[in-house]
This record gives sequence, structure tokens and C-alpha cells, in this order.
Amino acid sequence: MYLRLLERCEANGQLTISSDDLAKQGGTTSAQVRKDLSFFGSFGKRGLGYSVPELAAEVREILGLRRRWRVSIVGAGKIGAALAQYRGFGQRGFDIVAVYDSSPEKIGLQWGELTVRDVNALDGDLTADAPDIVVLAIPSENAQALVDRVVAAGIHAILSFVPAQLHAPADVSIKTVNMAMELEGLSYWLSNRD
Amino acid sequence: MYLRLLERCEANGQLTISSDDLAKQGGTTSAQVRKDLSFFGSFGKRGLGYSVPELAAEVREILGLRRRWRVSIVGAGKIGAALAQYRGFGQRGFDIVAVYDSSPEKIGLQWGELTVRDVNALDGDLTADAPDIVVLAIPSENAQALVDRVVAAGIHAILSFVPAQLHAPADVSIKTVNMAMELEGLSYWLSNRD
DNA sequence: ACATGTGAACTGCTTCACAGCG
DNA sequence: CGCTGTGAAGCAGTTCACATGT
Repeated sequence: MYLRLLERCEANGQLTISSDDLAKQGGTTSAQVRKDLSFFGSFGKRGLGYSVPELAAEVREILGLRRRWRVSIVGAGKIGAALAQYRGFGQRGFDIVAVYDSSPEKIGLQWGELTVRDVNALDGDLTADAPDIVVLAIPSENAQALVDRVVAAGIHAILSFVPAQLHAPADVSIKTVNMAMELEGLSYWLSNRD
Repeated sequence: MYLRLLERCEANGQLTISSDDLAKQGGTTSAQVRKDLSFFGSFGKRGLGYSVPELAAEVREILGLRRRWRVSIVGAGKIGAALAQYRGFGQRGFDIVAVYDSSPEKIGLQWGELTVRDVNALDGDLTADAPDIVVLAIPSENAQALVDRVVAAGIHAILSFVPAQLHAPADVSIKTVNMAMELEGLSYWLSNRD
């Protein structure tokens, strides 16, 4: 979140920013901002605040965004398509290098630079020309089996859009995006607001 | 998450489940499960565990899912399309009642039951035939202005796919789904794993 | 014997408040 | 003087451990 705020400041040509400003824009408190950042180092100048470009560079460094990351998408359905064609990822350092599907109707489709590949080619690709991150945009049924395959191939980072609980060893990070769960959170909010 | 696990148990015809089972499936601990549930009431039977259908009903009640919710989507781009055409929401109690866009090429398109409407009609629709939840799937530039309009019309729940920090009064809940942020989290994980 | 519900202990995160430095 | 960096205090969420009920 800090990186997003800082990039907007960079775009505006703002050179310096205080923890209080960052807090207001991010919806937190200045103490929170200072504690968050101080976990990683002392980036500010007393009496002045933080240098916007310097702090942005530090945050990028912390997040590991000095390099680019290779991302493969499994599942060429609606979500897979939306992700594959979204420009924003490239801008943020994530290159989509392959898309896979199991359906004969999808395999071979040309999506811009990408050709939808047969998911049977996945295991081979994962060892020959491995991505860093695998995105899962497939139905729940096959999801755990696919996680197992991907983990076996040595992948350590998965972004899942599957509405089910997936399991993996501790050295693999699975981030799950579940829109139904977000909506249920709003349902709870609406029901208990007075 | 509990609701998802319980629904799978229901589908399997499992009648009863222990906090320990729920914990294993959900990746937490049995104490965690019991504390979570006990916040809302005493749903279990000592020596037995929880009745799957009873607990599922309780969780649905807690989440406010005894009724259905009306959802409007603003933005008929890739994400808006994926959401509008996704079957899963209807199954979980969320009915998509309208889709809006500003582009003349999109307005009037027929998406299944839905016709893409002019976003200028939004403010009128929000008062005449208000949805409960508004989903934002539009570019960052216009997002805050749209939040303001939606809030002014009395909406209290927003699900945003906009990669920017949005602000609203305390009586409005904004849930943000930001895929770039999830990928950055994975980047951090990959960079700091050893 | 089994598994819940819950005070008590513990852990980690947030907020406070101020010394220290530009 | 302004704003950071940080111990200390405060708060919230998690884990422990056991009394309690079936």
C-alpha cells in the first residue's frame, strides 16, 4: 500500500512526505507508519519526513521488486482471460509467460502474445522453463491436484482464485483471492450495522 | 471459511464435525475454532462436536445470508465481465441486478439477462431501485468520484477492484481486492525465503 | 472417555509519548 | 520548531489447560 501511495507522490513530483501524510492517505496513523517502516530500517529525516523517491526505492527493494517475476496462469476461463490481458501486471514487474487450459476448445487460442497451451505440458514447462509464480484460475475440483503437481515441480508461490481451502507445505505460500468471501464479509457488515 | 468447509461436509452427508477436524481442514487450531465460534454462541455438544447442518445454518445466520443481496457492477471491462458472468455468486445468495459502463461501445450490450446501462443512469437507479452492494471494476482515475456518488446515494457496502486507496465515511465498508498487491506479497515471500 | 467452552497466560500488534536530531 | 525513531503501555487475538457436560 505504501508503494502505491509513494508512486502517486512520485508521479506528482512530490519530493518529501511525512508519516502523518502517509497515514492520512492510507487510512492509518502516523505511529503505525513509522513503526511499519522502522521494522526495515531508518529511512526518514527528523524534522523533514521521508524522501519520496528514496522511500519508494526502499519499499521496492523490501518487496523484492528490483527484479521481474515470471508468472504462469493455469485456467483460460473468464478470470484467466481477464488476468492474462490486464496490462497492469507488466507495469508492476510481473510478466505473464504462459497460459494453460485442459479444454480442447481453448488450447491453441492466441491471446495477444500468448498461445493457450495444453495443461498436460505444464509439468514439463515447470521444470524446463520454470515460472516463479503460478496463478490458479480453475474449478475447485481439480485445484488441490494441481497444487500438488505445481509444488512437486518446485514452485514456491501460488496465487489462487479457487473458492476452496488449498493445502501446501510450509515452504510454499498460497495467497487466495475469494470474491464470494468478500461479499459475505459485506453481507455481515450490512446485517450488523445499526 | 468455516461455511465453505461445512458446505463440503454437508455435500458429503457428514452429520457431525469436531473443532479439531475443522481446524485441520482450515489450517488453524482447534482452540482457535472453538474461540471463533464461541464468540457468537455455544453451538457444539460436549463429547460429540458440532452438528454440521446446524452449525452451517448458524454461520449463514451470522453472516446475514438468510436473505439474498442485490449487487450492481460498475465497469463492463474484463473484470466486470468476468464477475457478471460468473455463476457462483447467484449460488451464494448474491444477485447481480445491473451492470454500468461509460463507453458508448459497451452501453447496450446484452450479457445474458443483463443489459449494460449508461453509468449516467446510476445515480437515478441507486435511489429508485437501489442495490445493497456496489462492485467497482473501473480505472483508478474515476474511482474516488464514483465512491462519492455511490455513498451519497446511501450505499453502505462497496467491493472494489480498483488499485488505489479509496476513502469513505465510517458507516460505509469498502473491501478492496488488489491482485497486484497479492503478487507483491508473493514477491516478498520469494525474496526472503531461505 | 471424548470434545466443548472458557478463564488465564501469553504473544504480538498498535498507540502513546517523548527524547533526539536535522 | 518539526518530525522521526523507539521504549513503554495498552489492547487484541491466540494458545493453554482444565472444568464441565454427554
